[in-house]
Amino acid sequence: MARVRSSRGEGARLRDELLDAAEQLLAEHGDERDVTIRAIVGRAGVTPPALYLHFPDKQALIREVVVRGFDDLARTTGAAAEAAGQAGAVAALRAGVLAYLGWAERYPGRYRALFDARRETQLLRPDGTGTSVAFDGLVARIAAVQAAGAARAGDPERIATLLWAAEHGLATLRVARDRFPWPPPGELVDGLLVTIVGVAPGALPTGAPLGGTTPGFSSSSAPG
Amino acid sequence: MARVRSSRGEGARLRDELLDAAEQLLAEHGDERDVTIRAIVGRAGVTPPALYLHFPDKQALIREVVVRGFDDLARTTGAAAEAAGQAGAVAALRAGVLAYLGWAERYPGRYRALFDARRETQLLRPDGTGTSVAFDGLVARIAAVQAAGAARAGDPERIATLLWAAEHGLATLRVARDRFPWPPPGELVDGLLVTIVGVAPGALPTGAPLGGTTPGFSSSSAPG
DNA sequence: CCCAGAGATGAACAACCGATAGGTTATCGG
DNA sequence: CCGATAACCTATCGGTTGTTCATCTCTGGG
Repeated sequence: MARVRSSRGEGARLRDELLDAAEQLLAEHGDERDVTIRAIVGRAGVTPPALYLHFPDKQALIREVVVRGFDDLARTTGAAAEAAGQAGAVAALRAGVLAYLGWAERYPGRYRALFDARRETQLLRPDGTGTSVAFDGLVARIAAVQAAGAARAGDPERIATLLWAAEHGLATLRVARDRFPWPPPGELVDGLLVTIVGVAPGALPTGAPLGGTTPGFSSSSAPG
Repeated sequence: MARVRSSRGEGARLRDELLDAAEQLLAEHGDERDVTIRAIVGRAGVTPPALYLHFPDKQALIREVVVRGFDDLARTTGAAAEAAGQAGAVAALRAGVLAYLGWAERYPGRYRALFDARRETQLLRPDGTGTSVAFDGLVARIAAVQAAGAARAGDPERIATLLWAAEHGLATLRVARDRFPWPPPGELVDGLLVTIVGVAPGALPTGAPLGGTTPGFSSSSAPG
């Protein structure tokens, strides 16, 4: 890994390169355990001590990678929802959820790291209140669907909580149980929108039916 | 950890004790990484080589612990559903889901281990077909609710998939995001039954309202 | 041209991991 | 009571982890 030494005053450039390297490793391997100091610095073309010029310890670096991940996820889902917004509130909500699942499937390792328990400090946004832009966005999109009269009534925040849990469950289970005969993401999301949010099936962009005849449904291990 | 040496022919007793020790460690610490060979044998009151008399390597032991965990989870939820079955199909379904969430909250480390991705071989039941008793049980309970006319129609397996994902999401998020103002489990489960399964709110054992006025709902990080 | 200092390194530390070779102790049939 | 052997231990191996100390190298301002 040939690397040109940073010129004077640009030592901080390595900092970003290390974060990029860690992010890539996390994205490639599915396991945070494989993101080791030596793997990070090796990819960045540097030796271990150089890392400690920019981070007090590994934990600090990982934490920053996780923060980056949250930003990327929120930005991705928000952009998808906004892009689809012209087709209506339902399409926007649907696009956001679909983008969420897509991100989690594209970067399983990163997604896992974001929601790993036993993470020392819980991630709270730096604005102090502890409010999540992403969650609030989801609430707003649900409220918009309700306001458009395209879904049944109900507390948007409560519904957002259930929807979030469901999409998180799908996001993690789809990679952890890849032998389970999962329906296509689009159908799953449609199912969530119809069942949890109470969108009328006809109001979906696809006009997809629910509980249709999807054959071959029985396998793998363990719910109750 | 004083331990009496097993008498002749009862050497296999240690095998169970090691499994118990590993299970306890997994239950106490939230992390599979803390369940080390030395920690296991230390708790069992023996030294590392003794473990290799009963397991070829660590992986084999952990796998067996995971299988045990699946059995325990399935048995717990099944028993809860059956016990509540006298109060009707809805009560049975509700009790099963609630027991699922309860188990996951009581043993976060074990639950995490069960659904950990990057587990070498996917857990398939030894009966060959790959069918999960637990998932089939959930499907059956949903079908029973539908047959009783207490829920809207729809493919039970599709609905079970969504419900499973949602309860898995809640199970993991509730421990990973303990600063999030989660509503009580009972209300969450009621929400799932009403929204996903389509149970009429009045048909719930609690007769709980949905989308009620649960105040103080806004915080923490990251859905989309 | 030179040298202060930013940028990065070589080598090693202690701690821990899973696993093994070979020896020790207690048991129980005969 | 003896000796075969099941049950278990002592000691250690090779490897990996995060981290640090002392040192080197290159850059650029004066």
